[in-house]
Amino acid sequence: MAEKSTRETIVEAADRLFYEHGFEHTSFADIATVVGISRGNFYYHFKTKDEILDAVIAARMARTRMMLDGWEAGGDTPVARIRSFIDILIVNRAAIERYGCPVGTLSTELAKLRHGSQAEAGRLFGLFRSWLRRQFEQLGRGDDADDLAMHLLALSQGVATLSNAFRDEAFVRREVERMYAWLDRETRGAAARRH
Amino acid sequence: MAEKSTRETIVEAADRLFYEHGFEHTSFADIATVVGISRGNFYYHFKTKDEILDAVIAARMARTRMMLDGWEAGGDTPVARIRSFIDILIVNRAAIERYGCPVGTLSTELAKLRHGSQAEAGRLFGLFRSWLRRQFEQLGRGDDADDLAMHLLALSQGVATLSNAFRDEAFVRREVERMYAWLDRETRGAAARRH
DNA sequence: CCATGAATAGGACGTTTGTCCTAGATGTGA
DNA sequence: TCACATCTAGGACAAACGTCCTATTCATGG
Repeated sequence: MAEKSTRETIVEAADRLFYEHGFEHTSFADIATVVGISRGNFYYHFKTKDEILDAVIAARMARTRMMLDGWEAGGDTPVARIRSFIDILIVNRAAIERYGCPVGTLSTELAKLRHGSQAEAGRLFGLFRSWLRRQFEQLGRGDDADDLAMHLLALSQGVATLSNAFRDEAFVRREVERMYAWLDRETRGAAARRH
Repeated sequence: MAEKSTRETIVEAADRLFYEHGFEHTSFADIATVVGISRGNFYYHFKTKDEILDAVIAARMARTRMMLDGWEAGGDTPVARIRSFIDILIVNRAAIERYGCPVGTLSTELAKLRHGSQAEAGRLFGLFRSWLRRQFEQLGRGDDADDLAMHLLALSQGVATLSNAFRDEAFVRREVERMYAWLDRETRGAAARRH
């Protein structure tokens, strides 16, 4: 098993800390403490904090792509795949209650900071958006597939935000059930057509 | 016309800056520059930054209460009132595109900072939640009024977040129309029963 | 065993942060 | 006019921040 490089370790730690405490609230010292290296050593691997941010976003993009590709590679139907997306709210419920959605909170924070990498962070949303759109297209919803994708993305975002604010597990489960029902309604017939 | 007190001026400026740039990213110096007073003078009115935050939250609570009470005082039907809530997304579209939802982004930021006032910020959500619940109750939805209120709150939150990330006006308008339709569906019969 | 480049530790640097102090200005009532 | 409370300006303060430099250690190939 190959050792993890220091650079990878830094990115992993920064990824977690940026998620849990926010980008601005995370200092070089915080990351150094977690990684266990000296503060000055950072400069060798990353010249600025923004460089770390870009590396974190790139890592999240890669991880997300791998997850979505994996879902598509399995033998599931598009409806089942979309359900997998919805299930993120259940699988990551504990983390979302504490820290919100990793994608949404980063995008929002960078927007407020007027940070140059906000567009990059927005592409994480774009990844989910185009993946969802493709699933709906495969269900025969060519004309409004993007519309449906955005709607589902929005609802799951809102559920994450309120889950973080209210920490109400029952609410999340109700909303997930509601999304299931919505998905069934929107794709009724399409699934039958395919089988 | 009564002059605005320095304290009120500070709270107003902090309110705007906390919304536009976030709580942590806004410094005493920033507020002082906007207000036009010296940095040291703050200490007379507010001992700490957290005191300013609490004053800002209190001001937002009062303003929100006044807006919601006003909507209830008008002669509108509950359905029309709920539409007024949905219309916030249109009325404040430009600001939401830039800075997101004032309620959601503050709540999320304070959660990440593990800030003691997060519960206070959450009560802003609670204000909308209980107001919406009351409207649905008046429409005869006693059993699931809170459920409907939370669902609408979640969807509008998500639309605000994606509006901020994608800056897509057409998307916001589509989602508002979708909420109208959902509202009609959920309250069909109830409105007829009342007239 | 030595030479060379990669990797690391430790700390210096200038700024900015929130907080706090004090001297002076301003206004009001006696 | 004087006394007194209210308000303000300006700066001091330590701590934390991102950034950057340099001496040292480590690993690898000749």
